Amino acid sequence: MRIATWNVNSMRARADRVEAWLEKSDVDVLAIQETKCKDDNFPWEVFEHNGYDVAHFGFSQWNGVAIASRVGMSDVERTFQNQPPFGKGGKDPVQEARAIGATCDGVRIWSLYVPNGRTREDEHMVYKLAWLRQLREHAQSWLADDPQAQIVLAGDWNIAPQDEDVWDNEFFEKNQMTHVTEPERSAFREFLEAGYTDMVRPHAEGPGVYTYWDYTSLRFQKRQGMRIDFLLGSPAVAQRVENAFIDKDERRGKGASDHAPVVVDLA
DNA sequence: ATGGTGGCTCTGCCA
Repeated sequence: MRIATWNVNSMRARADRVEAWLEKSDVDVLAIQETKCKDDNFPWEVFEHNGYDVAHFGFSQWNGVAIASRVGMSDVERTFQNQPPFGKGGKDPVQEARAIGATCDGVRIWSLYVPNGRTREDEHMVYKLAWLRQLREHAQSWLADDPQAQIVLAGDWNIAPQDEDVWDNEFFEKNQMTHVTEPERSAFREFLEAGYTDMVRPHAEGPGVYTYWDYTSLRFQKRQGMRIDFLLGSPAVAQRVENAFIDKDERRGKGASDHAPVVVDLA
């Protein structure tokens, strides 16, 4: 069973790219982030033409997550329980379209778009950490309920867990940038401590191994990336991993997303 | 050359 996660940065702008990748990648389940659309203008046919069921969750041009599967899909869930809401500057807080879950061939898969944080002092950073804490508490309880549960937490985590996961950690510190701070890294580590495993790292060791390259400053051309997209597996899934890789070729050329797909093969 | 991109959209905001 091949599972992948991909922040496509607009499903409409990327429809042709995603369709071509579905045709060549042999992926069974694809977790998608940043669809940047609502159901009304989601390109359903991209998936239907290729034999995939797809569930989408999006309200607007912001965020948006989806799961596509050609091995069946049941128990679709939009937002996780008690997912913290966000409302900038006193606006009514709302639960954003950042999490969708589905069971595909016995594996509970979540497509997650973790809040960015924006700056170290921004209220969005407080939101990011609360969001992660709430998700982690649930992820922990799912395993407490059933230690044999097959769970994959896949998505854009907007965290670089180690210094080697960014092209120059000193640059990030000097410029007070997000994704590398101790509270963010600690929030990520708590998922590992709860029993989840980064299923890709053993098959794609750093340094210099990334999943995202900023459009600005032509970071891809300069080989200056970040590893921020992860598939974390519960013990029952992690023991099934046969191979994993980052499809960096997909970041090349005109019309690429700023993220590459990340792929895991399970026995 | 002290900037560089891209995708939405109430051409500003978000990443």
